[in-house]
Amino acid sequence: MVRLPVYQRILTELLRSGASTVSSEQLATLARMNAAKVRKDLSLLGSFGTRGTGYDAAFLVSQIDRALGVDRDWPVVIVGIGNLGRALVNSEGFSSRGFRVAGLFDVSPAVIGEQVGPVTVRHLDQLGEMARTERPAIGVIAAPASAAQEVAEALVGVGVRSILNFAPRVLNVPADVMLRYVDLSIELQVMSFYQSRQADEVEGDVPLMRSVGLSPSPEMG
Amino acid sequence: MVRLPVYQRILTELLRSGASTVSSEQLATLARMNAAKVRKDLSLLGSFGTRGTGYDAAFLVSQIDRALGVDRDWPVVIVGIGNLGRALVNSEGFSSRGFRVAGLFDVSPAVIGEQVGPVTVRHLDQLGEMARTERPAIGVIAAPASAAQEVAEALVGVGVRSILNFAPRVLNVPADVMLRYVDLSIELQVMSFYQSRQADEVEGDVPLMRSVGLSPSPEMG
DNA sequence: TCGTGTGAACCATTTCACAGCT
DNA sequence: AGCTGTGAAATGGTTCACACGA
Repeated sequence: MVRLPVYQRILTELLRSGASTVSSEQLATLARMNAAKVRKDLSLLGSFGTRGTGYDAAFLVSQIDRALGVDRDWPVVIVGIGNLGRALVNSEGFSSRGFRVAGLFDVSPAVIGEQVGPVTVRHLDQLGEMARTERPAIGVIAAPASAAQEVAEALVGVGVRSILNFAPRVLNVPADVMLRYVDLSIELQVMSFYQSRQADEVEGDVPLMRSVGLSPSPEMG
Repeated sequence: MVRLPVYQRILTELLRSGASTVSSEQLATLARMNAAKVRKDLSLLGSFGTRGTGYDAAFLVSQIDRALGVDRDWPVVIVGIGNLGRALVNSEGFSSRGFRVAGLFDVSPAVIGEQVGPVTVRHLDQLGEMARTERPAIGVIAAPASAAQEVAEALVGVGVRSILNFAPRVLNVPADVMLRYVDLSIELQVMSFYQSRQADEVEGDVPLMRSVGLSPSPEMG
């Protein structure tokens, strides 16, 4: 379920601020959604709420981790070590929660050999060699759009079955490879779409939408 | 509608490769979705398909631009000029399609005064001054999580009504401010969720999901 | 009494299927 | 003949409302 990471983020913050128990109502408010929806979502994981009290926040986090498969080890390789690649390596959630930066690749001599975060950048040609021992599960494309297809093929070639593509380019991969796109300009366009709508509204009209919560991407298949 | 940017990306690539006309079936295949859905979506913009032929790709792009409000000028400010902020400034879609990087802000003396892309980085304190003349529509938070709330308040304070937050932190803003989160670790978690599911499947079972298309974020309100 | 868990009602979106235009 | 545009059916997801346990 696509909303679990959202709950988890909120739970983590609640724990940090000292809460130990949490109600569906609180969660719903923070995620800007309906309490019944939260309860439905959480009940799919099992019934660990206590009636009259709420949920044990720490336990809930561990259950969501399990459901997300984040209690396993997920070696991640990142291809393209420019500003974006570096930002990803350093980003908090990327090297935690089961995800492990197992390899960094590029083709530019200027960055090969450089130490970025905990890992040394290698040439893309060495991907196959690395994959034989590490079996990376997830590949991240942070390369320029013009190289993205080629990188995707290299990843698929070494057995990567999940690809997260940051390059603004539609990619072709076999149907059994999971492919998700993160596109920063799409996010901007979505914002401008809703903001135009607001601007176009006649005064007194009910707004189409005022805000959205923590929003992960949906499946679109 | 949240799928329009997806069509647009595909149309742009089709145009680049010389196509001038496109059918709902082609679009659907490339977006990994159903042709009827594509036609429904496009028919909401008006009826510019030609029966027996398909859609004029270039005209469709212009219509989608209009619907997305991308034919207007959207001044964007980015706060936090680390690797992520730089990646955003340089990213293709960010400084095109109506979006204009109108200001870059940070608090670190190390980067203030530096020229990044077309703009010079200023101190966050100067945001208000800049906002009086430029009226930025969209604010992007690329600052560390610990500063995110403060930055959000600064943005709201100068009249920004749409915020795109890259920091892994739940933010508090007035209800009439549109807030979207982009969280790279959430994307990873979604992938690991589906990949765990695949791994857990009994052999011969029908897969829960094989792949997803270009997936922008949904509204979650 | 408070808050979960869940059938049932409700609403939105997706898909089907086909009439109608080119 | 090919492909759009769109009612109508099917599906999936959300919200309501309330019984039940703490």
